[in-house]
Amino acid sequence: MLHTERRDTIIEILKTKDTASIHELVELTGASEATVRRDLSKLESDEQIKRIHGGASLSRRRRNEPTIAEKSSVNQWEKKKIAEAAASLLEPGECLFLDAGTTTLEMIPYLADRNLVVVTNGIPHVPLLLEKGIETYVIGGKGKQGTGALVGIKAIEALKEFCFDACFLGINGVHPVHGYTTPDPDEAVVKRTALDLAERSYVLADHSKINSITFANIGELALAEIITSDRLRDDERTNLKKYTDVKVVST
Amino acid sequence: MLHTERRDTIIEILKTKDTASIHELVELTGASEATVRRDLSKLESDEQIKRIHGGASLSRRRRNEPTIAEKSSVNQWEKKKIAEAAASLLEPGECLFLDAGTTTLEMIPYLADRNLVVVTNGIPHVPLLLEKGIETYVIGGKGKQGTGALVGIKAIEALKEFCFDACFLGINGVHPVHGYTTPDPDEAVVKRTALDLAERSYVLADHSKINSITFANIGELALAEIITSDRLRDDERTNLKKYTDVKVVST
DNA sequence: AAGTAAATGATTGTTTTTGAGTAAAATTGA
DNA sequence: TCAATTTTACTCAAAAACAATCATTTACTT
Repeated sequence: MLHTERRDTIIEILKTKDTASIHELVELTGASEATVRRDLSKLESDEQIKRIHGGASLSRRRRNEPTIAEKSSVNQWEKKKIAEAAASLLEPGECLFLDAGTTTLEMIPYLADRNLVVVTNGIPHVPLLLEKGIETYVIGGKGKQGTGALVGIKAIEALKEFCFDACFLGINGVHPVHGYTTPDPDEAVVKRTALDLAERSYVLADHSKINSITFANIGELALAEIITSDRLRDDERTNLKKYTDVKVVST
Repeated sequence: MLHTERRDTIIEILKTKDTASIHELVELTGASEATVRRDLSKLESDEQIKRIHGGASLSRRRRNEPTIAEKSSVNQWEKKKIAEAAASLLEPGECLFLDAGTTTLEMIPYLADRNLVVVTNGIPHVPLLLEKGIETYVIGGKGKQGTGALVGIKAIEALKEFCFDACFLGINGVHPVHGYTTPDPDEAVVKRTALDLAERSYVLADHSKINSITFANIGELALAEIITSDRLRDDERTNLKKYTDVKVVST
């Protein structure tokens, strides 16, 4: 047995049992005690497992990973509900702008078979849109590492050649005084341009974005309707409604 | 057994098993241990697999993207060599157009850290380019299902705002009389436009494309230099050379 | 057809991995 | 606390795997 295979086996065993004794691992891998020990040392220094006297267990980091995944899937759930609500605001045959970002990505499943035309600046969005059979246009521009968004002067120019019935933006900061903000100035300009080109504008923001401020300003709250969830505190909700329309989605 | 065949076989084996020992590979390929070792070294330096003591496993990158790996598995080795040769034709700091398609996709690893500027109409290319830290521009246009290429009048217009030192096209048909052809008329126009905008133009075509004809015409052979492999028969090679420059890559 | 280049398989010495043995350290139970 | 037991870390020799070299075969060129 290859040593990598053996180490994978050990990880698999630990995944099912959480802990295992040296003796068990010797039996299950068919290797000698010394070899298993060496493997455990290696795996521990790689932070894959934690050695304990007489055996090994999954490392805290590794064991916490599913917990983190669950936690983000809670956030994911909120985003999904917001995305679903946003998509429901569209009439058949409309033309919309879909901003780059993970929240707008979640809208895609709800856009299929509705005769919509989608324009986007998010590279990761395109394969999903095409897969769903949605008519998709991509604005041009410079690709930005990390988010895969298209930005820059070319993007702005290309964007200006469209008109939209609706525009859906992902936003990092929503604040009564500082308005909508996002960390990247290049992306901010694109978002603002899209806002101006659309008949109706919507900002998708889970509760963690409300009342936070990031670097680059896009514009005041009144420019768009905010779609958020009922995980937002009541007083914050009431406060926001002084400035613009707010749609609250129940999770 | 041809050595390229044998290497493809090794890849296939690893695709099903994920890891394999030297002895297994010796049995399954019928080659000697020394030869298998040499193959593994080669495949590792090409970043196709990862060698481990006693055998080999699929490289991490490849395991994460099975769809692309499978898609490009037809004549994959040949395409890779053609792509490598194509990339070697670039000087530092040049600006190039990278056409959509699987062959041009293979060029990306060879473009990193060379201060190049890449303009592309291939959506699948963008994440890879950004990942390698390459300055990347995307032309706009309508997304096409299947290939993920950007086409249409918007694409043409956006394209015309650039000038290229070099342009690399994937092509489906290369024929002395009918010239370069591709199945989709929309893509054909984009390719032709790119050809006209570039100082130097290259067509990447594995041997299966030579002397075949598909639906939409792009232009005559003289418009670009052809990069193909030594799997092309000698007489076909000689014939092609009557019409344009041909670079033959050894596999 | 002769010569050249490439690929292969066998052989060599070197490195890595492994398993066993042993002394030190940790754990357990009285 | 102390002794008995278990677990661990370390060393060493054997085995497996490796890289490098060389002779042979195969394929290509002129």
